[in-house]
Amino acid sequence: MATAPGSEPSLARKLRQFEPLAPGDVAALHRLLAAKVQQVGAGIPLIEEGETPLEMHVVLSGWACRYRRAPNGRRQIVAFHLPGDICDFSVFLMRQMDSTVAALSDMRVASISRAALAEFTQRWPRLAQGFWWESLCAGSIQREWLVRNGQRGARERIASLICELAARLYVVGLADDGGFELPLTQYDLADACAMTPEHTNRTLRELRKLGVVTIERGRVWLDDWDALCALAQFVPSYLHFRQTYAELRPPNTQTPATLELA
Amino acid sequence: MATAPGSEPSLARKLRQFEPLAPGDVAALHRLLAAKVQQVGAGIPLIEEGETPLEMHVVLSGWACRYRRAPNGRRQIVAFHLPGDICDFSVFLMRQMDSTVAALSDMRVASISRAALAEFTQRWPRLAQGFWWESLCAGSIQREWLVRNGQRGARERIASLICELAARLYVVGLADDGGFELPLTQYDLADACAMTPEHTNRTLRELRKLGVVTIERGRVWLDDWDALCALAQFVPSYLHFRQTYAELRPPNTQTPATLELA
DNA sequence: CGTTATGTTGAGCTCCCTCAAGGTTGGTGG
DNA sequence: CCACCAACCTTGAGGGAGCTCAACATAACG
Repeated sequence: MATAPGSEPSLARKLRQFEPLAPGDVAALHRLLAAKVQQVGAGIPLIEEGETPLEMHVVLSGWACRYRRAPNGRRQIVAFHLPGDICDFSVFLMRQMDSTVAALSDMRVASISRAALAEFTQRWPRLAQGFWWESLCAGSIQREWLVRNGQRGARERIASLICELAARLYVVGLADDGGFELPLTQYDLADACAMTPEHTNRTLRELRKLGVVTIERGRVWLDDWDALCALAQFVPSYLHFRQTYAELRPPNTQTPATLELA
Repeated sequence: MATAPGSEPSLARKLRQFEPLAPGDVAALHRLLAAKVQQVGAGIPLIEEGETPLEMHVVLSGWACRYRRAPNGRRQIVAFHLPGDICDFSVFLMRQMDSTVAALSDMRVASISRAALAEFTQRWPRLAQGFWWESLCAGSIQREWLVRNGQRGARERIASLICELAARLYVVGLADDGGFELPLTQYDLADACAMTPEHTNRTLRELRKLGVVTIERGRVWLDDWDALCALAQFVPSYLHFRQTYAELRPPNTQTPATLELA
């Protein structure tokens, strides 16, 4: 699906949210990502908790999730890794992974060794800065998840997670005003939103009845993006995208206000 | 209280959890932190959401918290910054802060400009690595907060937060087997644990009645560290300290198992 | 075409929230 | 030194959002 060989990697599209890239940058990035590409089947872990990380990963296509298990065995998904996402830049400073990253769908992943990364960041400081920016954004998203799960009800949690995913996928060209592919089960959504699968199910039904969004296994239909954002009280500034809200939104809708994001 | 002029900064003590420091490193760190020191009164913000960060901060003494407000006005504290903590290494890549950092007690804070930091990391790569490690640890703690608030009940949340604070303070010499200073109101605890102040109050009472911990404004007494850890199911590996569990614990207790942490 | 994962629905319960009062503490000024 | 005020803490009663447990339905998949 995404990132056919020869096309521009999702990561390049995303880094443009931080700063413009020269053709040389894009080509260098392409070479870095093309050096070692792995196919990973749905459900397969990329890195497991307790392991010593030997490679940094960049998602080329498909989704992964990062999770930790609570002492009682319950799983908390702490992040989704979408195409263009870097899983743990600076991971080499860790002796042991503190969480597990596993594929949610079949994916293509670029694996980058410590040495290759060191050489690359030396040679391409602007891209290295972009990597750090990406990692800051991931941290900001992590904080937003804490706010979301801590301070909001079930409907709002699901709705605002969907808004986030739509916005993140949109900048890499994997969402449009109709919706996007969603390789998640209701169990996955539940574990991300800290809810039970049963209550997640009922909440999804509610959102559909409200006419704002239809969430099925495999696909999200954004039935009414404005209403969804309003319900979710989605304030996308935490994503730190350079684009305006208008540009982030589905192209055929009008923007109430043009917010400059940082 | 902590970090009297001339003594070793808390940050140096903490970085030893990552790797040994040479005397030259410590001296350089000391100079970096001593260049510009601010006194900040309790309640005063260091950086506010939406601002453009001009300086990086390192806590020398006192506590700060980082928080974001939910759309409904509720506050979620997403991190506590204790002595030795770096508030946002790599913050200069951000155009706008996505959260507010405010002093919880009177504090002393080192402010480091972009230029000073750039020069320092160039000159002292080992310490720069230590800074990155610190920032990774902060990310890991952030994830733990999500797991804690998402998957655990009120007693366990409070208990495991107290365990975390004890461990983090212990490595910088600000906690012993008796307990530690706690400059938090019950409202602060509530906003960190995503609970109401009322329920926090009742939970604190319960923990005291159980005889595991006494949490008052200003002070925590670790009445029974083993029982507290058991109740909290505290697994400190997410802190990525090099010390063993035995060394982290109050010195006069026996360790059931010696876990090598990473 | 069975088997396993996933989704759906219902009834009852509990943990935590809401709302509403007081009570206590510490600081400030008269 | 006392009166007062503003935080902060404490306690109670009632309600509700979301959990638990238990079926069953449906889809995915070999």
